[in-house]
Amino acid sequence: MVTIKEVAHIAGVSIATVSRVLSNSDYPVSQRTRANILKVAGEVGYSPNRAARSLRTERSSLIGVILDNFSSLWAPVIVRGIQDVLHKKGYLTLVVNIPWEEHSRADVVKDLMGHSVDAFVFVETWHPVRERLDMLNNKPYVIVHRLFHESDPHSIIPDETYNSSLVVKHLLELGHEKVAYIAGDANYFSSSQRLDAYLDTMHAAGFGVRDGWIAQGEWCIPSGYQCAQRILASDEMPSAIVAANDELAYGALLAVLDAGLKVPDDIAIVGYDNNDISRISNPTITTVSLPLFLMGQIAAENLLCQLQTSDRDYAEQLIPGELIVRQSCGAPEGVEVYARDFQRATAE
Amino acid sequence: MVTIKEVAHIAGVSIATVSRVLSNSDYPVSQRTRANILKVAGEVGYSPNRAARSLRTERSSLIGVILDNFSSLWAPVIVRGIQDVLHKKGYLTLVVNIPWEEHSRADVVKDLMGHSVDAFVFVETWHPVRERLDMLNNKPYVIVHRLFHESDPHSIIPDETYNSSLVVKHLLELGHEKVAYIAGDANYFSSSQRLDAYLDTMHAAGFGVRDGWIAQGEWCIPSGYQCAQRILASDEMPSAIVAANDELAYGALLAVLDAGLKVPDDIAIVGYDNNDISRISNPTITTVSLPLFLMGQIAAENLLCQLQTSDRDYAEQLIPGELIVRQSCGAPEGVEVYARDFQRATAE
DNA sequence: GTGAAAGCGCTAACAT
DNA sequence: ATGTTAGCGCTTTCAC
Repeated sequence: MVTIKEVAHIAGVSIATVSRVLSNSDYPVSQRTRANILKVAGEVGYSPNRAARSLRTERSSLIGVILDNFSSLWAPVIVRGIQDVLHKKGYLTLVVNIPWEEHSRADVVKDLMGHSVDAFVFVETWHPVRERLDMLNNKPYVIVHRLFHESDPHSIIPDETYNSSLVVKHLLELGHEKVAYIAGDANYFSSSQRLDAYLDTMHAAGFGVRDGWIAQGEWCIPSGYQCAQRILASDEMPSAIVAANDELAYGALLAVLDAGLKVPDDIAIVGYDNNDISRISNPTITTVSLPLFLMGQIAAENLLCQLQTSDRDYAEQLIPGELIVRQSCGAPEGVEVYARDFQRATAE
Repeated sequence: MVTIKEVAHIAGVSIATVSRVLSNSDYPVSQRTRANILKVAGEVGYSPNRAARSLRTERSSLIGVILDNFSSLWAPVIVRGIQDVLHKKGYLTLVVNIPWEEHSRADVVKDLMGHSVDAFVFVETWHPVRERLDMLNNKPYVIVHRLFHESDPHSIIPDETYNSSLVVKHLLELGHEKVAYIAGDANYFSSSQRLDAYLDTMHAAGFGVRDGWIAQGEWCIPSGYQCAQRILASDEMPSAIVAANDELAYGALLAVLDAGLKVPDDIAIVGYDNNDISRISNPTITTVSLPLFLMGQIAAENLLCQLQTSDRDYAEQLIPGELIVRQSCGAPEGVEVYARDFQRATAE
């Protein structure tokens, strides 16, 4: 690797001047020498030795990204959004996966500290805020798409309340009055947020909700199947089911079809997350898509802002999702979308 | 951050001795001082400054991971496998996403060079080998799950031929003799490998293949739909269709169902990749799963081996996949698996 | 078995 | 506007 010294030698200037130009310092250097140095650096293929720079400046252009499950439905897209912004500014990311069970979280942070990362991004992590702060040495951080309870002014999260009301309102607009709900795992804060949004939206519209219409599920297809069976067995059948995510919705769909009913004609079903499941099931499932890439971008912008200004009074940012109308809700536009996506004639 | 100097001071020894202990040098240090230094380092929470170490040793404990699409179906799991091995050995990964279109590949590698990465992993990349080597400065590298043509002794890739023959043989064992094929995008080397394996397996079993039974597709659902329609319109209907991936298989499934036929009763269908699609479609699709996590692990082990021995004569490693029997092929065990997975009574 | 000291490439404080 | 130089934390050669 070619060093600053060689560039200086070839350009016929001191290494200090070269450093000033090549490290984007705002120190004044004449246009002529600057241009010359840039030219020489380009010709010899100079690339700064980050270790040396980092040792000197205590900054590394490295951002630590810590997540619970790298291969989740959300993490990869969020990370792409983060990188999209960060790479353009010359930062690289050290992405480290820490499963929930693992006790080595502090070690990982310490390790990243050893690499002098400039800041941290936590994706889908649940680590209590206080525990985290101790380890962070006052470095900037941001939390994206977190799970669980505590609120944190540094977080960028989906607006669960708004998103959940989106699908419920959609059903109400389609004329449904008896809407049932399948909730997600009770441990998750988002479960109760989504459930509450459903209840509030129903009440605000003046519609009651029967006890038998609310089933406690566990985020997966079999659970959706069982919950729907319970709902179907209630005193008064609902005309629609809102599920807390697409897997539950798909399970519910299977149960409704197995019961000999038609979707959406007899019962409409909507989900949440815009999984592949919702795009592929038959009928396709109306759902809410989360702007994951955008959330990653916002997180990174937020971080860059902290890095530049050290101004630390941020507020939790709630990001709205988007209603994706497909077949399972019975809205006319959903059927057209389906036919277009699959280049397939619509049934009958 | 606490430095080696402080540890030395507290332990009452020189920094050289501390370095010998804490950098796992094989230089002899007495058991007593070694234990003491370790104890002190633990107490004060010492973590080495990687920049300083890297500047001195020209090694960084950083591995560059370059991939085309971070949020593909395969990449995240492969990266997890890579990290699973590498993290345990004290390496961290710099994961960089470079879309195919981008022209900045050389820059990215140079950038990673600047960070003194010790080695490279290329995931799903197609960069011609020769172009790549020039930029790599003789650093170790490995290629996982690559696409496109050239062979490379440093690559760990699925055994397309074996995997593809797996599904075809499965159909033959179930008694099928007229098996059609929907191929993937012609640009992909894996497409022709899978197609060839199908042809070879059919011929080896003594069965002919009609022209109308082979359709050229493009890796997506609509393409599978159209290809299946073409196959259904051929002179003699096949009793089974092998698709080059699960999306094509799912498209084919839709077409067969739309044609009023039953799957697997009238026509069996099998896919490839073990997507969520294949797990969720109705009927579920028999397919081949790729051991992506394992491939990542093997790639990392391979890299560690290169890093330690500088012994560079490796051979391309072909990794076999596993047949996943579900409903769409008509095998009896597939139906049982389906019922168990969905906790749902099997239809009639 | 241990210590002293040089120096990796760079930035920034201090000259000029 | 440019040059000189100290020193970031670490490893390693050399001396003892």
